[in-house]
Amino acid sequence: MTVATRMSRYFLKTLREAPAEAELPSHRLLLRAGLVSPLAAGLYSFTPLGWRAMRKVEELVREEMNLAGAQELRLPALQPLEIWDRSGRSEIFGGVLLRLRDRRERDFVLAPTHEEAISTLAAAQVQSYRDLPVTLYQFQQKFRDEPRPRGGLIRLREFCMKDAYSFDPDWETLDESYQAMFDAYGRIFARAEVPAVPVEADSGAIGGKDSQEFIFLNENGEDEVLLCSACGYAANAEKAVFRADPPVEGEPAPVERVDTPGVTTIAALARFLGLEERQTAKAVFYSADGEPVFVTIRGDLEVNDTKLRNLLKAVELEPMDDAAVARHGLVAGSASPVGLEGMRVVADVSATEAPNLVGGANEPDAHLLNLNYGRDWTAAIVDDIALAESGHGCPHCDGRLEARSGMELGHVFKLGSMYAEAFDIRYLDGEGERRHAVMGCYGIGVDRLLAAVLEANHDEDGIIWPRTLAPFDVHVVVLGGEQPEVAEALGELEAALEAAGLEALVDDRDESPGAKFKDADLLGMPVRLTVSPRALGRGGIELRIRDGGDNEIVPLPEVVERIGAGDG
RNA sequence: CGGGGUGUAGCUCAGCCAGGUAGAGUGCUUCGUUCGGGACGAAGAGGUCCCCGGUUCAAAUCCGGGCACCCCGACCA
Repeated sequence: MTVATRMSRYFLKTLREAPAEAELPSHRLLLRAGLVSPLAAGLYSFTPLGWRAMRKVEELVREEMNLAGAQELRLPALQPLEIWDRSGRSEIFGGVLLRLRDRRERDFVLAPTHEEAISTLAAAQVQSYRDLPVTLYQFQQKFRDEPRPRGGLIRLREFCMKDAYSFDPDWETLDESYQAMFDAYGRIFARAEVPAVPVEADSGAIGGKDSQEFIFLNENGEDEVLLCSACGYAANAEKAVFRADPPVEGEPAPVERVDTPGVTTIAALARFLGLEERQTAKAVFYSADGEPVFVTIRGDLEVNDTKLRNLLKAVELEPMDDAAVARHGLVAGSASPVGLEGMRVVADVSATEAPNLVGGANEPDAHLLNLNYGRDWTAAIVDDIALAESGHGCPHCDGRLEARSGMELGHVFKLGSMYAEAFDIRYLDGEGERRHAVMGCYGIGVDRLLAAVLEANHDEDGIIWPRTLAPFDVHVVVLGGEQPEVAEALGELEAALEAAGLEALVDDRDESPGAKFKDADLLGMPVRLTVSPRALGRGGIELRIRDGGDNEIVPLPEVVERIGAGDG
């Protein structure tokens, strides 16, 4: 049985103005509607109303996980550092991993994710092919020592994640488990009324192969994705491939040195020589886990740090600092791999396929014309390390890519057997052969999803909750509550709502009508019912749909039916 | 970790440049009037002016150091 919640007794404060620190719409609404309250950077308390909203989001995700055949369980947030050393990720996560010690000086972490814990569990339980496939999930607080928490619930240091892990006997059945999760994610975001698109993604520190992110396209997002409107290609900028402009063709010509006084940038070089930027070779210096790396790429393109990092299998990749540049005798602004010794050279394919590029002479104020790969310079590694940008050609069709910012709400990927090997998750197959399980993992940030729901569903007056996620089904505004006929009607209304299983927030406060209506708009329940002498005089209860309906008088006995009919 | 900004009442902010009794709006309490889109009047409560140190007869204000929060970047399953 539900009991109507009285606002006069409810632990809730709305704010007329949002605190100055909030800039994003979701952040402002969370604070103004009193759903959360800050404790420290990246840490928020949820009020009863905010917690109801979180529970609704969680329940929606739980429903779809269960429908997809996943089984809910619970793993510890506090974990021994040992399992992180075992997977090698204590190093990969680095400073993001929150470490602590117990009273016996043993090392622990507050887990940022749960592959290690689930793998330990699976290793103990999975024995036979009859135990597979299985998909397990949980809702759990994750802890990350983020360098910069931001945007309210967008990037937190402690947050709730739904993380699921699938265990399959082989890659073929993993495809099915993966697809089931992928489909469930599509339904979750559709029901949450958040338009999220799947894009190809980098699998990052967690490792693995195929990986897709569900991105909510939103200008406040911190991820960049590239989209092709012609064929539907969509990828995270970290991962995106593209069709570069073709090189300027020509027969290899002899190398020629030219004086280029004061020319240190690609733009200036092209202008100085009257060439296009794609006729130049750009040099970029990196330090990969301390090792110097010389990177060269065609002048009109930029280096994709993520692709480079993955290619080098580096944990830490950063631009080489000035001291190291000098130490290695590099001439910034006039560097090229010609005659370079003492460090690894990595080249983007663009620089190796184009003939007669202009590159640095490795001395100030001079460049070399007509450099050709193989003849004048070589590289230890040649691969695609170019960054896709708006306007580049789509890799799959004649279209052009468009860059958009977005928020990563969910991530699904095929891990393979790396954790199964590290934690020894093996099963006996039908032929009596012992084999490693093949894993997938699937995450959704619940707090961030809540923020996205608000980003996607609000107007200038406040929140417009999707029906499935509204903390309450109905917001009842009581005016003139001290009058007997109003009190009587309210009692009947509450009884009817309760009998129908509808949860109601009843504004019985001693406030002016205007203040109550403003708060109702701000809090944003899908249906507002006004019980007042005026409405009763017109024959019933006033009904208003939050998402843009007109006011309408509905006879009291019909109210529940009207709400159930699903207006709005 | 680099760059920028902000710390004064629960919230939004003024006061700081030019040192001298700590302010406004809103919110909160009480009383009265009001009662359909953040009503009106009156009275009231509410402050470590982020912290520490310095200069000065005197510091919210000037100087030095620190901390916190926000934004951009770096970083980030």
